[in-house]
Amino acid sequence: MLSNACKYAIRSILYLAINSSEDNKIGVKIIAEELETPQPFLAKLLQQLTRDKLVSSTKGPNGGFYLNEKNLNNAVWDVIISIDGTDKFDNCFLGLAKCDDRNPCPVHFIVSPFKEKILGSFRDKTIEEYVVEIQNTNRVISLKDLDLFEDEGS
Amino acid sequence: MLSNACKYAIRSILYLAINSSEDNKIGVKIIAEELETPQPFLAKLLQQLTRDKLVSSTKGPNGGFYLNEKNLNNAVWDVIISIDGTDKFDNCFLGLAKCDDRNPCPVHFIVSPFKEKILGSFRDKTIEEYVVEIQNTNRVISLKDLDLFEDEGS
DNA sequence: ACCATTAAAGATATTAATATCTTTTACTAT
DNA sequence: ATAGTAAAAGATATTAATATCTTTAATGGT
Repeated sequence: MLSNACKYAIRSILYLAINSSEDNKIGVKIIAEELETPQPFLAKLLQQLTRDKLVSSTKGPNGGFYLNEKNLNNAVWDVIISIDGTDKFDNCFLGLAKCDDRNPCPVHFIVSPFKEKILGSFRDKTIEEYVVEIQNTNRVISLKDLDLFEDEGS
Repeated sequence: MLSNACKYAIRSILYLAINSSEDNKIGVKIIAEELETPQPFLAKLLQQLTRDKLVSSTKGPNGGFYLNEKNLNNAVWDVIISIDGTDKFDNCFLGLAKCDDRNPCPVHFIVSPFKEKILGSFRDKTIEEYVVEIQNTNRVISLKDLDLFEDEGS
C-alpha cells in the first residue's frame, strides 16, 4: 500500500512533530538511528518533504530538521502525496483495472471500508492531532517508544 | 500488500476455477487476455503454481491449465504463500520492526482488524467456496464480468 | 576571516520486481 | 513416425525502488 520511502517519511514527520522544535532541530543521523532507517535515503526523503514545505530545516551548526506551526497543521496525507503520490491507495487489492461498488472484485467490500477509514484518518487529522493521539494512547513510532517487557503477569 | 505477481496469480486461479475443467483446459494466452496481464509473465506464475500443485496442466494440443477437485479445495492463501510468501501480510503498515497490540503503531488498530478479516477470508475459504460467492454476488475478476453500463436511471 | 557542521543537490550503485525471449519437453491428432 | 501445439525451463532484459556517494551551499561559533 505504502512504499518503504513513504513509511519512513511518515514516521519521520511524526517523530519530528514530537521531538523537535524551532530551537531543537534534529539532524538526519539521529532521526535515522531512532527510526532504524537507512540514513542517506532518509536524507533524500526529508529533502523532498522540505521542498514541499512539509518540514522545515536549516543548515550549519545546530541545524537540522524540525516542524513549525504551519508544518504541524498539515496532514499525513500530504506526506503520502509528496512521496508516493495518490495512486497506491486507489488501486484494486486484486489488481483489477476497474474495481468499485458497481464492479467489485471478490474482496472489494472487505478492502473498501478499511481504505476509507485509514484514508480518512490520514486526511482529516492534522499532524498535531496525530501527536496528541499518539501521546495519549502510547503509540509507537521509534525505538525509544518500545515497551520491552514481554510478560507482565505474576 | 500483494505484489502484482500475486494479484495476477489469484485472479488466474479464480478464473480457472470458474472457467476451466479437466476437459476444458485453457491456455496462457486466453487467460492473459481475459485478465489483462502480461502473457509470458503470467506463464511463469502458472508454472510456479503448477509446481506447487495449486493448478493442473498438460502440454500439447488441447493442453492448458485447469483446476482439478483437489486444486479447488485449496485456499487463496496457498496461492499467496506460493507467489509472495507470508511476509507481506505480517509487516507493519508504517514499517515498524515491531508492531503489535502491545507496541502498536499509530494506525495499528485500524489496520489490524482489516488484516484479520481479509486474511481469514483467504485462509478459511476454499477456492471452490470463493467461486460460489463470486457467482452468487456478481463479483468481477476478468474483463467479461464487467458491467459496462455507467448509468442505469431514467 | 576561518573552520566545523549540517542540509541540498546531483550523480551513481544496488537490488528486487516485472517482463520477455529462447530452447526444450510432453502430448495429440493425423 | 511426424507435425503441430502448448507448457516447462532457463536465460536474459527492463524498470522502478531502494540505497549510497560526492560535491556544493548555508550557517554558526571561534
